[in-house]
Amino acid sequence: MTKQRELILSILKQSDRHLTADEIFFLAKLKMPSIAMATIYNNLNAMNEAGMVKRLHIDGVADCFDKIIEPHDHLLCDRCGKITDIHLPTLASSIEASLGTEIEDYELTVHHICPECRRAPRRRQ
Amino acid sequence: MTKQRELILSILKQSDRHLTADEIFFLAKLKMPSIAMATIYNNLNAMNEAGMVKRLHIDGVADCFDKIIEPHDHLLCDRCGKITDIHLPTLASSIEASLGTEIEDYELTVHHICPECRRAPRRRQ
DNA sequence: CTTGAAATTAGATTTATTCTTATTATTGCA
DNA sequence: TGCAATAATAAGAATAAATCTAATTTCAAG
Repeated sequence: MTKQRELILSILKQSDRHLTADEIFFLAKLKMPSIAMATIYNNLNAMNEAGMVKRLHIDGVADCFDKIIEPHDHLLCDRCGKITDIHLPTLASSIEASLGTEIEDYELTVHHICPECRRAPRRRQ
Repeated sequence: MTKQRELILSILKQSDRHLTADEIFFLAKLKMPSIAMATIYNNLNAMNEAGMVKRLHIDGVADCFDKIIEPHDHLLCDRCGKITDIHLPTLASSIEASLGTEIEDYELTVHHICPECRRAPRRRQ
C-alpha cells in the first residue's frame, strides 16, 4: 500500500459522492502536488480489480469511482443527474432464481425523477 | 426518416448481436459508401433519445447499440465476454416495490461465467 | 550502502465520440 | 415548376478520457 494509494483511498472514503478520476486527481494534487494522473488510474484500476473500489459508468459522464462499503445499487435522477445509493438486498438471489444459475455480480442503475425534480423540474446542470 | 437512418436501423434489426458504432459504420459503408461516421453517431444518438435503440455500455468495450424489441437485460460472461439477452419481467415492479417509488427505467448487467467457460475456461478473446 | 523490484512521473498516444463548417437533400409554398 | 427555408449529411478537425511508454524514483532486503 503506497502513500499514493492510501491518499486516493482516503479521498474516496471521505467523499459522500461518486468521484471521477479527474476530481480525485484534483483533490490528490492538493495534498501531494507531484502525483500524476497515470498513478490515479493505475491505482483506481488496481483497486477496482481487487474489489476495493468500484468503477461506475453513468451515461454521458466520465467514469466514477465508488468506495465499497457494502453492495449497493444506484438511483439516477434523469432530470438533475443526482445519484443516490440504494440497497436491494434480495435482488441478487432473485436474479439467480429467475435465471436458474449462479451469478458473479451485477450492476444496476435505476432511472427515476427525484422528488425535488418532480416539484420543480430543471434540466441537468 | 432519412435513408441513412433507415439503413442504420435495418443493420441493427438484422443483427443478432450488439454492434458498436464502428461495426455499424463498416456495415453501412458496404451499402452506402458515402456515409460518414458523424451520421452514424447523429442517428444512433437521436434514436437512443427517441427510445428506438438503446446505447449499451459494457466495461472495457466501446459502447454498443441494441435494437429495442422488448425490455430486456444483459448477461455478461466475465471470461469470454459473450453477451446474452435475458428477460426478467417482474424486476421493474419488484424494484418499485422495494423503493416505494415509481421508476422510469433501469439498466441491469449481470455478470456470470457461462456454461462453456465453466467447462473450458478461456480469457476474453 | 548497494541492488533489484515495484511504483510513480510526465507526457505522448490512442481511440471513441463530438463538433464544425460546408454541402446536399427535403419540404412547403407561391 | 421554381425557390426559399429547413433539416440532415459529409468530411475531417477537435476533444477528452483513458492508456501506454520510458525514464525516474522509492523502498525493502541483503
